[in-house]
Amino acid sequence: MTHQDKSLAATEDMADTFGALSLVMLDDTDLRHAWRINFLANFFTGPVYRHLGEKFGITRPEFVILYCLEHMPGLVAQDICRVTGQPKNSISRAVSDLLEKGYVRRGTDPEDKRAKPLTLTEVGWSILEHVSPIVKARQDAMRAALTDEELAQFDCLLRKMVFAMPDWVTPE
Amino acid sequence: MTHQDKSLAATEDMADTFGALSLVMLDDTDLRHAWRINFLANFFTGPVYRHLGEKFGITRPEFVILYCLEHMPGLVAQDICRVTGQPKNSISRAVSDLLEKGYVRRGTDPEDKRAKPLTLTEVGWSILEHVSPIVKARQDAMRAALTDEELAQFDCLLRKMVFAMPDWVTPE
DNA sequence: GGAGATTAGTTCAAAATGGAACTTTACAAA
DNA sequence: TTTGTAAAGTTCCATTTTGAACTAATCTCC
Repeated sequence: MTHQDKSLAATEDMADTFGALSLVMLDDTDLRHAWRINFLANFFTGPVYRHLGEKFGITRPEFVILYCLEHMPGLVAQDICRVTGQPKNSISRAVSDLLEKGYVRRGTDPEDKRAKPLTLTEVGWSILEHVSPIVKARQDAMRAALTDEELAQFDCLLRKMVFAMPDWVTPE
Repeated sequence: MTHQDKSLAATEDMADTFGALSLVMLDDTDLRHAWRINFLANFFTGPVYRHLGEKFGITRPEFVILYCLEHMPGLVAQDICRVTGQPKNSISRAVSDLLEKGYVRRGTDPEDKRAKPLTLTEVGWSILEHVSPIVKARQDAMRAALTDEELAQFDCLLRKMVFAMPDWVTPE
């Protein structure tokens, strides 16, 4: 199949899956870059979090918290608010749910009695071992169309864009 | 300022704005690509839609519908569901709100009496002329860190990724 | 022509989300 | 030392979102 044939097939697949409108929104609008990023984000997260909910009873905020704690034990709820942009009570409620489910434990901070450092429990680690591979597999599927070299380029450009966000994002 | 100094400054800005956790989640995890895409999407859309809500009384679904109709008049609600992944009643309600606000009008399809083609009214065009530049400006800010050449590369890679989505996204 | 499955859109009610107000704690300035 | 402001987290309640059930219309198969 020639390169042109592949391109045509991809376009037809897009129209079949998402409708003819998708071709316009993703290719022919001034907002096509923002649209593509949101399009990817929406169709990546929607189904995977729905699946996690059905299979493990884990909500999106809960997974996000568990995954953050895997990589930085001792976080407080506010740290997670800052990195997700979610309101305090959403994170507070999800933390309460995770405590109740036994996936996290809450400590105290001798230097700041307001802060409540969180860590994963054994059960928390265990559920993550089951859940993370599903999200990783989906990320792998998302990246599959790019060669290793293209992915390295994409990584570099995306990182550059993200690390410039303090220039245009004002935290609440 | 050397390249290394700039990189360090960007890292410090990220930690200041989003917390130290952001550096880990965006650079040192297996899910960093998915995380970055969602991070960009969340911090792009959250504030801009909040701003549109406050200034114009337009919700996110409403803007999405208006913007789609600008580019493809005559769409039906189901077309918008497919390209956004949103449930039917969310789009149905937003369409009702837009009808009530006078931003869209609803037609009939002689070939399918169930379908209700939508078009923008004069007022709809007008509100978009005010709203779109705000979203565009935010997209420009988001892209500002990339040179024209880098943006062309990013465009190409992002498009390749998005147009392969039918390989791993199953519509509902 | 009729029956059954599917689609387009609407409505309802339950679930989820988020703004605001609250308590407790910390910190800075006078 | 006191006061005022701000931060960390919790709770409440209004609003938003979404799954499910519904109606009307279409399409396919027998």
